[in-house]
Amino acid sequence: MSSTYQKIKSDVLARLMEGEWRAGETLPTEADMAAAYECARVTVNRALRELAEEGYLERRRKSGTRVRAVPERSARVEIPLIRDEVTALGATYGYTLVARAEADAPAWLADCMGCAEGAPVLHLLCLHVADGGPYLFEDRWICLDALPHAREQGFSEAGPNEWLIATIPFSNAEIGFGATAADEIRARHLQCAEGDALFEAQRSTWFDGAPVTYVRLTYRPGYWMRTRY
Amino acid sequence: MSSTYQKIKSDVLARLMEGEWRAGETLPTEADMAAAYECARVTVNRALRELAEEGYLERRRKSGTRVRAVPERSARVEIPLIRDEVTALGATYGYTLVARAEADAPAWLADCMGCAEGAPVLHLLCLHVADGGPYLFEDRWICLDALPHAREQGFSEAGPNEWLIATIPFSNAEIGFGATAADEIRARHLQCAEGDALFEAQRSTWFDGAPVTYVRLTYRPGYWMRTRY
DNA sequence: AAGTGGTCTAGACCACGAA
DNA sequence: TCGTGGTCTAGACCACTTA
Repeated sequence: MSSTYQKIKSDVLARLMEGEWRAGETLPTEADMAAAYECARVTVNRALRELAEEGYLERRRKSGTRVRAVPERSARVEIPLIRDEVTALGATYGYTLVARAEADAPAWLADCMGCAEGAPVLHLLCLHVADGGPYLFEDRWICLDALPHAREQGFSEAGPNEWLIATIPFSNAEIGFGATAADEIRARHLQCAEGDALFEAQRSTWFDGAPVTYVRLTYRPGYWMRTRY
Repeated sequence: MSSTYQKIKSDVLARLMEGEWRAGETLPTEADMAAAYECARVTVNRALRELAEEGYLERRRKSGTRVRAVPERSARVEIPLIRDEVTALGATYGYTLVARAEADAPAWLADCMGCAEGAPVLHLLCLHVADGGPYLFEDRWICLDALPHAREQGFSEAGPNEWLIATIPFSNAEIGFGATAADEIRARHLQCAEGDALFEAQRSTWFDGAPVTYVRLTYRPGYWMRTRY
């Protein structure tokens, strides 16, 4: 059986969809709804609070609970491990290290990560493979000031992603999605023509305010990131 | 002042980051933590429940609360009205209707929306403008069986998006993000070369299980969808 | 000043699931 | 079987916001 607060949630949502309360209108107070549903006010509170978090309602002390003029729309995009993403497709996962080099952070990297220009970084190029075909090309930069132990990692058997998650499981990140034209190296590894349109994700990661890693993930031609809301 | 459950949340999160509890380890029971924090068990429950929803913890009856092996990573992507997105950039929003025609649903549309092939649809091409420059090209299909009143809308002054949100504020959608090469018409309206890599979003929307609308949004060259997590 | 949501408490019973 | 989280209650006080 469903719990009381969930019943209230779906009932209120149904009444919203039927148009019982229009955009901008005020719903009954928690106390009134608690009386109507014959339950405690906290139970109504939880139902309405969650509906507000989900973007349907707006709540304010004193003025009450209103229907959002424009329901706040947001989609949740899962950020799985590449290995999990590939195996979830029913494909066999493979990994190849293409290049590994220590370097000084170039200006553009310092700029988008907030680290010092010239700071020591580890630069990796990796190819993730699904059922023998290219899946994702990873261009990874790791701040060696933040993660000196990365020097001791070969990253020849598993991607840096998995090591990073094990090493710093809690971090903040900024992520961007866009389109990019394949350059020579990505065209070669992703087996497409130079200039082809490819889906790309860029992620900068910080731990405790300090820059840790920057990655540019370029997906194989035809890749679509999908979700529901 | 911060509330008790929020203090507990940030304290537990800090202890997780310090490594007090490693991945897979079990945290104290709610009752124990309530005693330690000198508060009611419900208060601890709310803190831990929210941390679980945010992907840090896993909770199971009887076996307790554990630290997720791999913190569940997901990013929330806002889906604003185009008008709001543009004005949020500090730019002036503009809109042009490029084409408007009634048609029978082609097979590919029927396929990705789940409507009948040949069902009556309204097909719109629109250009959204920011500060006089192209921002987004909208290729919109509206199911006239679901929304017959769309016939009476000219969509010459405002985009179909705004009318749709006012008409069916509650709906389910499936959304995909990817890269596409500019074809002739999009190259012309987005002022780029044919074949240029463009960021594209496709969204299918249902109301009460029935297909309502399908849209393909192609953004101007260089557009990036950004978020944090 | 007063109304509304935000949070907390102490206690209770239940549902799930591991042993 | 029985320990753990999931939920509910009745009552309380507080914080914010509008009037």
